[in-house]
Amino acid sequence: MADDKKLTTREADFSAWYNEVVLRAELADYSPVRGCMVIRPDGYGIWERMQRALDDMFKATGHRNAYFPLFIPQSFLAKEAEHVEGFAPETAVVTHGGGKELEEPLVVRPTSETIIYAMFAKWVQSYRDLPLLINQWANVVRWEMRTRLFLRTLEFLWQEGHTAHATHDEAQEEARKMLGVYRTFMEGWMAMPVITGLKSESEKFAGALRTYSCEAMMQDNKALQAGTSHNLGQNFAKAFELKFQTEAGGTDFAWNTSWGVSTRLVGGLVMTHGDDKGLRVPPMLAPTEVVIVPIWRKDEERSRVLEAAHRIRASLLEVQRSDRGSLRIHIDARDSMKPGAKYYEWELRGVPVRMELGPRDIDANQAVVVRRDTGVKKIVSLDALGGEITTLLEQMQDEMLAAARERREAHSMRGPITYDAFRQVMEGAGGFVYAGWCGRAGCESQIKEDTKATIRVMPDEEFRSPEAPVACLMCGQPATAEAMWAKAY
RNA sequence: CGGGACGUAGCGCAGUCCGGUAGCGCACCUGAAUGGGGUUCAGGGGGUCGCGGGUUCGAAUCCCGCCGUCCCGACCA
Repeated sequence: MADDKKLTTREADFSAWYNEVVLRAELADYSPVRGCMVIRPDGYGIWERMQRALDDMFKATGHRNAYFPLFIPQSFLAKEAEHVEGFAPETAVVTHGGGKELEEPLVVRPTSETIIYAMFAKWVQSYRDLPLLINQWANVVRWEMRTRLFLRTLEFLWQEGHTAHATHDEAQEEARKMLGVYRTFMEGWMAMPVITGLKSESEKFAGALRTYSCEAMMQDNKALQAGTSHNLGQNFAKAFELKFQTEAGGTDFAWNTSWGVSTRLVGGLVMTHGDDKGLRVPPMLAPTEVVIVPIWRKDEERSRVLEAAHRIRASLLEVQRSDRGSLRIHIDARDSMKPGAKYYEWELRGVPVRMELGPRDIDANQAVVVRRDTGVKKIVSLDALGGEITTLLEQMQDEMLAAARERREAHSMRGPITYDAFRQVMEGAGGFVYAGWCGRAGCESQIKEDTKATIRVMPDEEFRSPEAPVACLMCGQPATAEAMWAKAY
């Protein structure tokens, strides 16, 4: 029955829609282990492209990849007081090995600060060894109570950068720089606009001096923390004796930063760009940018059309694109499906451009080119195909970002707002609300209790309102900062 | 850990109230026709009804216990 094939609409039930898209587009599946997710080839293909792009950006900023152990002695976590308090409740702990009870339990890493800075302490002697710029691609485990595909799973894949510097300012600059790298990636590759800024004390990373974050708005108007970057100060250096000899001859503790993004980004991509037909993948991240659907009735047409399709693909592969490599094109030559069924499938999977190619097109030296984001069809001469398609892909990349940004701004509120009005917003459609904050944790927690909204960030200057808020949203006392409030994932 | 719902074929479900030996749609296999937006027809394969116990001539159905999953809260990338 045709109706069974339709997706749940986003408007009706965003969560159900999200789960259905992830499962039906074959990005991921539930595993036999509760809370753990299996990432299927289609989902991993997107993650792989994300990885490659990020890794190139890390290399370009001087970072090198390394790998550290999965197991962390329990005592390591305990060395930094706030850190253990933050992470201990959600760790998985190995108590037995080789059939015997271990003398000291091993924690499966929830994050690797402790084990990495223990090693840094061995590697750093002098200021000449600094800065030390390391990145690790790894899996981590956090024993969450409730899980959600890609967004919150017990085990997840991520990268975690860890650096050591000689001065506070240098570490601070690093933390800010990597936040910028994340923003460039999220906006430039994912077409997902973000608000950057500083986390409040209560929301910052356990053990950090300051936490910065990229916050994106999903289509249900909730915020997704898409990436974080921490200035760890000397907290971990002191805990792990990460000391170095200064240029002046004395000794000092190093200054650390850490920063990470995870497979959560794949979920963010789905929730930013998906529509009622399924996924929409921005061209930069699409494992397949163009799918050619050949159309035929008879056998002689079939061979003629397929031959043309291969010829077109070969010519498109020749097209030079300065920084994007050659076009990624797939020909869907399956005999078992009608063209219409193929269209629906590729739309569900989010391939940016579909090319329909039938005998009539070939006779007319043309193809029908359809964009996934807007659904607009265009008849293109085969002679102009290379230029048309590369231009179209670039245009789609830009327009998807612009559309997402426009959507976010349409659901953002600035300027004076009463607490009652704020509560109504949060109980209703939600969105990002920029308002004053007195800086006290009491007001922050009260608002969270009332509305479930939290301070996502104190926005960086470019995101701040033209008129700085004068009063705290909650208590009305003078505001010390502008805070961006939203419900979050 | 509190509140709610559910567990029947690979997936989605009906059947449970009122007990009689398991069914529908999709998917899958075979054949034929079809083919520019989810093809049609015919035939076919596949289930110890979550697990354990009890009641009964007889249990998917009633009773007891356990396990698991999902959703809503508290916690979090």
